[in-house]
Amino acid sequence: MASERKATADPARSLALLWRTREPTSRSAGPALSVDRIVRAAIDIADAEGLDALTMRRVAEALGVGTMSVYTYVPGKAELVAVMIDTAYGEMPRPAVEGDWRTRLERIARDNLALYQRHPWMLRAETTRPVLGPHLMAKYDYELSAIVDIGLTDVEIDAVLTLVLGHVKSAARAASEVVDLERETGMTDGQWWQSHAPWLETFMTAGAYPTASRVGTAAGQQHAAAYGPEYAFEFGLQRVLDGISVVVAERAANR
Amino acid sequence: MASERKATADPARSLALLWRTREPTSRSAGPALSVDRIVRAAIDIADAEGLDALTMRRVAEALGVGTMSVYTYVPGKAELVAVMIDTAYGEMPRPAVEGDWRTRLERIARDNLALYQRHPWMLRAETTRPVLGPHLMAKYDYELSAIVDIGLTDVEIDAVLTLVLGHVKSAARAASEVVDLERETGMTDGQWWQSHAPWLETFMTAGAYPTASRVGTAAGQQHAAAYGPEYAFEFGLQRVLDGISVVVAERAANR
DNA sequence: CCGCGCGGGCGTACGGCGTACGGCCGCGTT
DNA sequence: AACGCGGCCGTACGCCGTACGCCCGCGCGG
Repeated sequence: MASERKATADPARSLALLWRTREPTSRSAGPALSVDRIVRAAIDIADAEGLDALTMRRVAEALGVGTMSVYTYVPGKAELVAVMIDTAYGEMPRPAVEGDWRTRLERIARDNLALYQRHPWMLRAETTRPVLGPHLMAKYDYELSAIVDIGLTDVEIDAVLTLVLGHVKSAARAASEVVDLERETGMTDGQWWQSHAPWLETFMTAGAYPTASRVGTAAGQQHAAAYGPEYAFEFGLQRVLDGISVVVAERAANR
Repeated sequence: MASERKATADPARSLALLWRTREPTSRSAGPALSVDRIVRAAIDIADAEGLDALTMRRVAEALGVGTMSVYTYVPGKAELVAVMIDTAYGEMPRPAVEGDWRTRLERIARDNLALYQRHPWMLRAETTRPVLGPHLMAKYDYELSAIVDIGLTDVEIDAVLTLVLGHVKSAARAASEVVDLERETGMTDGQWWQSHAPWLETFMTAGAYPTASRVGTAAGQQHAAAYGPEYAFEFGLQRVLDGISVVVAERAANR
């Protein structure tokens, strides 16, 4: 299937799945399975053990059914992952917007970070095109409407949101890598560096990378303090918001 | 192997591979294979057909050897990918830095974007921890030294670079998705939307997502103009640089 | 009241992946 | 002349996604 591709086939089928177009079964006792039960089981597995542990056999096993039964409800793994993603977006909070635009945008960034922390597999699954499900649409609509009134063009508004969400994803990915490397190797971040450092020093002739060594050491100590990724998130977010402020102010002045 | 994990095993072995610690073979006629030949073949395959097409069998075939022969030089696929990544970093230009810091940082961003465009598979391979090879070290050192003197702390310098490179990667990923979806489906971006739009309209009751529809349409037209991703890259980059300027100026004022 | 169609459920099997393991073969050394 | 070792690789195993076709039991038309 080529590592979580999605919707390569019939768009109608994929979209219908996302938007849950289904005539309610007229059968007396409803079927044992459903798209929702499958998606829920799949998300639980991915949350607990990562995307690599998510196999069709595993999902079926968790539901106590045969492997191929899953395919009655879902055309393939790629489509299942797409529904998982849209479902995850659906659980995000969408409180009434308040505060100035910067406060709102910052809030959106933090909510997205929290989502990725709850579902780290999303960071590896969201390759290719957006999912176009109802929950993603709702999220996009919600987030856009928090910043539509800041005086930029529609195209710029979209670019602003893309920029902020891109930063969140980058930072979330960095943070997540630390976590799942710990799970996979059983070593903490510090232990990992300690096991590699002596070998690295063997190869690097002294003074070969002066700036990298100095800055890397400083950043590494920060990192070891167990909040390295959070620092990168915060620092970057403030820089991004500052940068957006500059255009917003410019536009306000020129009006 | 769990989708391109790397260096789960012996750090010594992995690092030795990256840094090419090898006694030159005393044999008369050197061996047919070498790490470099393998890596070159692998990069060619990944460049041409994507990461999914990169299999050990395929690499061996391209070199005209048996599959398992590759394992004489490389402990596994994860390590091969790690060496591919470090090798790719090695081919980046590192001209003498010139201009002010903003010019330099912008140049770095563009060079990184070009790298990702030449080797889109890197965008999907660089999960987990950095590779710690000589070329990545050289790159990190080079890029840091372009901005060490802007008046920020070492930790902040690192965060600045991380922020900029993160943005580049986000934008590159977005651009790359368009390209390889076209390859996989045989449809252009416009065709893809046209095939999905009627179905989407069926599901979305009119006016359900007003802001998303309006802004999405505007952004989509931009997108259709075939330089959507580039716009996002440029817009975001300028915002990020503006944001960095703010701290730099603050620091300069307080000194 | 009967039988039949149909849809949910699933056993089996196929092709492809990464790679463990053990053997073969020819060279450089002793 | 014998040996050992490094390069090479055929075979096989366990995993994956999923195509295909069968079975079974329910609800409905006659």
